[in-house]
Amino acid sequence: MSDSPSSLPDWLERGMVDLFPLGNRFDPDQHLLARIDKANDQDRPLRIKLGIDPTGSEIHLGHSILFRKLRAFQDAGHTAVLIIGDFTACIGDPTGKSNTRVQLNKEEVESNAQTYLAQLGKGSPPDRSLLDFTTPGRLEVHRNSEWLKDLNLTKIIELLGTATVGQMLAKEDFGNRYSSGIQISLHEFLYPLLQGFDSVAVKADVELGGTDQKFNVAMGRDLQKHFNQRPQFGLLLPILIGLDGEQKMSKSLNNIVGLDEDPLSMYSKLEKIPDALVKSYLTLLTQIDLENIPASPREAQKMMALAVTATRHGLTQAKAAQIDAAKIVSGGDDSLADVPAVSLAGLSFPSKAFYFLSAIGLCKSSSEARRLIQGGAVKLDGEKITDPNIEFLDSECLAGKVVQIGKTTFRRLVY
RNA sequence: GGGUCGGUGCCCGAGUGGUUAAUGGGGGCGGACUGUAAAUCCGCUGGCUCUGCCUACGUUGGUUCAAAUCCAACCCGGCCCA
Repeated sequence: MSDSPSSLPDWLERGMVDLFPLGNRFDPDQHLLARIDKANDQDRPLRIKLGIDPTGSEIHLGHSILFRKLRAFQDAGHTAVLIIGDFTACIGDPTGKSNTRVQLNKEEVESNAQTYLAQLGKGSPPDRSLLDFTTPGRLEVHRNSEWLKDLNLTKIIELLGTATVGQMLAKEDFGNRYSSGIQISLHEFLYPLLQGFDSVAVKADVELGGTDQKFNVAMGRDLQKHFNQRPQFGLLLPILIGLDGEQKMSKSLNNIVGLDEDPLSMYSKLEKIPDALVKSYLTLLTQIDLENIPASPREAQKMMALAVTATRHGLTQAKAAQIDAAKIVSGGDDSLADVPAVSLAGLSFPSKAFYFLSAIGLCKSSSEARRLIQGGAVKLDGEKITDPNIEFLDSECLAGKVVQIGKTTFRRLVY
């Protein structure tokens, strides 16, 4: 950390790709540090906005970059304002989409929202959760339907009047779609405006977002000015590249590490990551000093996998996962320390191999289970199963054993 | 609203009456190899307690012994015109 007056503290700067505006260090409208100083003088925490659209049910490491930064603000004494975009989710953020997004219904959105909150650590102590849900004054959770559902047409027209078609088409996604003849529905133009209006509604001082959110965050500034508020700062963080090493981490691209994954599968996925990503994962997902990255690429992968797994599961469990992963790779038949259990309850016996694998949810379908068995991917207590029709007469034959599917999926069968 | 072209499996894209669960490529998964990987090679890639039975080529109906393939209406999209 430099002591030059305008340099940002490390907790704020780490991983950051853009902060705007970035002008006069002593103007609270031009420089975030001035805004922070002023807030401290007035003994008032800053309000840090982060909006999430509850369009999926699983939070992954890519999302967690933003939440980690939000948490850093919380730990520095500021207020995290988490906005669940229950209303906007029904429009669909056009950002990064090449097609109009499907609209979700209210029930799906609310159930996704609950799942999100649980994954962020609602109900867990602050040291084990992604966000601090317990310290008073550190977190507000809002749904944007609170202020959006009752907007009347007059207000909506006022919002629409603040932006122009030219501005909208200047936004990359819209521009691309427009010029390549892909339809843009009019309601999609409302999305950036409504996201911007969220900033007005919560009086945000800072909005966090991925780099793809710059347009929407800037829209928030415009609207705050329009409604005579002090405009927010935009703090943008990178989009995490997924396990494939090429595309952004995204469930639909099947390249994610989910926050709720067990230590072993988390570690196993992470230690396989392309070498080029190791540094960015360490930067964005841990606090580790980047000077300490081992020179050997393999060692660097392991170190990163251990560190990232530890942020979620603690160092002890992460180390156990590392040891287990090494055993798996070496093919040794030592028993693994921590194998997630899966229940045999509900199976009917006699039970053929392909049937129970799909019935307990380890394979997507019984056909897939057959294929995997025939492909030599399935082991029971280290012994390869080759016949999908092999029968197990009762749960005694299975209970306590460890099923392995492929190289990294292990489950202990229990009653 | 008019004209025109088109809607095939996760994606792209063949197929224009008959062993077609549907060529090929991408992606994904599994196996071998390896620094776990990547590259390469091989296999798999609709569902079902499966020697068989279902469901599939925008939707619905029709013609036929037989349709993704022919006909009709409808729905959706691109382009041109208004």
